[in-house]
Amino acid sequence: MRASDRAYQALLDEIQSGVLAPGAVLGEVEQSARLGVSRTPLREAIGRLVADGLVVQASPRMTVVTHIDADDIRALFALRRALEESAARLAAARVRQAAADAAVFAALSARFADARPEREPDAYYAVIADFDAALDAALHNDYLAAALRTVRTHLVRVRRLARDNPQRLAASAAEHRLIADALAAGDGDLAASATHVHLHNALTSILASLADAESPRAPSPEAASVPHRGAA
Amino acid sequence: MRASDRAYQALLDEIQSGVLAPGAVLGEVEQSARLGVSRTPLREAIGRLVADGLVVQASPRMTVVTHIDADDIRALFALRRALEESAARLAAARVRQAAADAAVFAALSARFADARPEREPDAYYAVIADFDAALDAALHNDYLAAALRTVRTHLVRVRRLARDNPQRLAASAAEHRLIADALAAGDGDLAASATHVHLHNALTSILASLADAESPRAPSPEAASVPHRGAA
DNA sequence: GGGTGCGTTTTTGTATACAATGGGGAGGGT
DNA sequence: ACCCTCCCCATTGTATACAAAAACGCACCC
Repeated sequence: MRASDRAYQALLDEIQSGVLAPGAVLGEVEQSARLGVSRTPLREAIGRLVADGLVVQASPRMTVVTHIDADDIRALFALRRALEESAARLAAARVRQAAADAAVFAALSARFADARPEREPDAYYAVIADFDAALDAALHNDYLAAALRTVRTHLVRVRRLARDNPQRLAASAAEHRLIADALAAGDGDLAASATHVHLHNALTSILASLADAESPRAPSPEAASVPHRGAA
Repeated sequence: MRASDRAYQALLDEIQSGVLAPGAVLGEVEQSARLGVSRTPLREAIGRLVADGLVVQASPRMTVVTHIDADDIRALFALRRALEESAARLAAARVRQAAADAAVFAALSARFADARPEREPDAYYAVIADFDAALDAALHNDYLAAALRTVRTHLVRVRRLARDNPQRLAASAAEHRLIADALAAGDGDLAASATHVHLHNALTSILASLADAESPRAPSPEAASVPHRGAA
């Protein structure tokens, strides 16, 4: 693996995980020394992060990790809605043409049905990643897939800012299942509407979680107060 | 201006104008010598072009200018529709909130009405550029604006592949005017529909022009046969 | 005669040295 | 005492030298 790739991956992980917080200054010498690469591949890595929008040149002499607030998240979701509703329609149209893809989404629907997101969130996120990959493959549209990739890159950081609660994850699984079913059936309108609903709920939950984190009267109210059926 | 910026701009211009045709190989030493910069800034420029999607690494050892065919154009327009319809709705919503923006789009509508695209195509394209800029400004959504910027970067090359004919330009001006009017009135549904219509017509025209160029029985039939009222 | 393996050569990837620019701090002047 | 200016230093931008890797060709062996 190239040094520039390692540097990019390392910085990407740290930004997405919050180790490098918004506003953190990325000096070339400092970061290159820390990551064990020279300045040349580090600059390439930072250039890619700038293209992704995760890092911005605050002054011609200082690159910092991009800030992200509630308005940014709303803006990001506006773009996400545009892209994913379109993607849903296109994928559904594709399924109607090539029935082979229908089985893929039917299988994903079953996996969403079986998922226990409140017990195994990581496994659930893996299913979502597979769903996204299946969607990209069904699209046959590199431009749209690239735009979706950028959005998802930002979403990782948003998800971390606003920790999902178990209720939301369970609802999210149900919503995803409906989208997958609609795609398997080739119903573009339903897939788009279900996507709209899902993104609305996801955004609402994230913004609520964010407002909660900013003025934490009780430490994460729902998680403690709501009696979610643990095992079953 | 930085050497890497100059290299990027030079390569971008050459790719968009067709001087560097799709499939052209971009060797680092060759290009850096030709553009009069060293390999370091040239690599940065190529990295940016890769991020834009104008250049792709065919093999780990060979970067080439991205190919673009009719299917790519259809895919690009699918993304463009998703983005611009969304942008139209968002901009209209913005106009309803802040009436100041209404004047901007009203002024643009007048400029589209006055434009004589068949006589001064460059001036007309300048109005379109201003319209795009006004749209971006009204959005207040950097993510969407960035996605639109990428699409427009590709569109420059598409426009060159398929030379617009005078009729199409005149129709395009009328369509743009309707979009601007709808935005000025804050009518998001109309703006989105008008955008849909405009993009459908633009895509149809481009694909026709492309098919025409591939099997050129007569050199650009319409341009010669249709008597377009020149002055007036 | 064909295939395989090694050597050469060209290309990219990385490191480092050098140049230039901008900012910050200190000192002096008003 | 406050502000302005100038100089030094830190940081980025560029060039070049070096290393590594892959492709090509050639020769030798099967």
